[in-house]
Amino acid sequence: MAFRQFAGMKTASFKETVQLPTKSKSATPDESAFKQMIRALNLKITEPRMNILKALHAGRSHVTAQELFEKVAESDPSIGFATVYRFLRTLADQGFVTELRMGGLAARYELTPKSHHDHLTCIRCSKICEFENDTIEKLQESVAKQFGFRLTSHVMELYGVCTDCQRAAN
Amino acid sequence: MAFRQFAGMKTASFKETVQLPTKSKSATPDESAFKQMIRALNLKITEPRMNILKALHAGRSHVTAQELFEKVAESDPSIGFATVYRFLRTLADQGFVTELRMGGLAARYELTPKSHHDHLTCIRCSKICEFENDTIEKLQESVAKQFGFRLTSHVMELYGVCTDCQRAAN
DNA sequence: TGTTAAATGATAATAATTATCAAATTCGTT
DNA sequence: AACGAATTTGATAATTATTATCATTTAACA
Repeated sequence: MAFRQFAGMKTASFKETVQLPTKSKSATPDESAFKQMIRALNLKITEPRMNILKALHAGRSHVTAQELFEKVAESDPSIGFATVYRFLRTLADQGFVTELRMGGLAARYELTPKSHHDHLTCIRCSKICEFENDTIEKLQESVAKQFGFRLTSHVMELYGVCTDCQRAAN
Repeated sequence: MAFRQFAGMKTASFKETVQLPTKSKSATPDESAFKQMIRALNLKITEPRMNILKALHAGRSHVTAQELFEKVAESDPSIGFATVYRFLRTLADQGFVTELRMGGLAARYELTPKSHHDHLTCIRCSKICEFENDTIEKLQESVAKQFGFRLTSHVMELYGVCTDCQRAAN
């Protein structure tokens, strides 16, 4: 087993033992939304869970569990990666988070976007491009109609080799 | 590409060498096609590789590497699973075999079908319709090109409610 | 047939993820 | 505010899939 969970653990100088009476962390607009999300899952609102959601929201999209763990660990070195995996799984199962699987590599996660988009993934370096294509969407509708279906959702993932990796292969 | 040749060869004549009546394995029409496939990969024609292709062709589709290994082992107990994994990877990389990844489970493999199709699934009754839409395929290529990608594969699954289930809902 | 590079298979290693479980935490109730 | 049951956490072990290593075997061709 490869334990990379300490990779991002630089000597974090701020493990705040003394906390100002007034919570230093001002409630961002998101904070209550995150709480709602956790409540909707019938789970208790805990600091690790809030931190995970904040990191998911603030950080770059399409993170791996490991990357997310490291991000959270920056501000809360006591976080355990099992907690990250566990919570991501729950979030993904209920659709709050979308899980992207690419080849045999680590899964990547994003807060399920309200506006739909699809993905184009490099099978070499895992780079992910998001795109929207209305024509394809309309054609999907059209296909569904041909079969008498009322379309409710779809999954479209394109895989290929990006420019850089094509160049690297030569 | 090379695979198209293979796919269209089911009726092609095959070259016979020496046929030993004692040998249980009679050269099937596929046998020479498999050899061509291996040659197309610039690999040596070996018994393990032939056995793997035969098992892939004969057995049920969408097998895992482990299942395929077990299948081959029935007739050749000396097969090593590393060989199965290795050859499957090569075949998949070159598109002779299609690799399906579902969730975090073991990958499943099938000889790449000659005619590509996608799926339209009813979320109520799980009815699955297969369809082909060249325009969508072309648009996918176009999207990939816009991002500088060379497209290698895609997953497109549409979900909806079929006619029957729509009617049943009223 | 002999030579040589490639292929094989046993096994170890790697990597992602999940299971276990004692200690800590949440939150409704006092 | 403190209590206590139930949940959650985090350290770590375990599991699972897949890949790397390497001595031995084998295919292909001169």
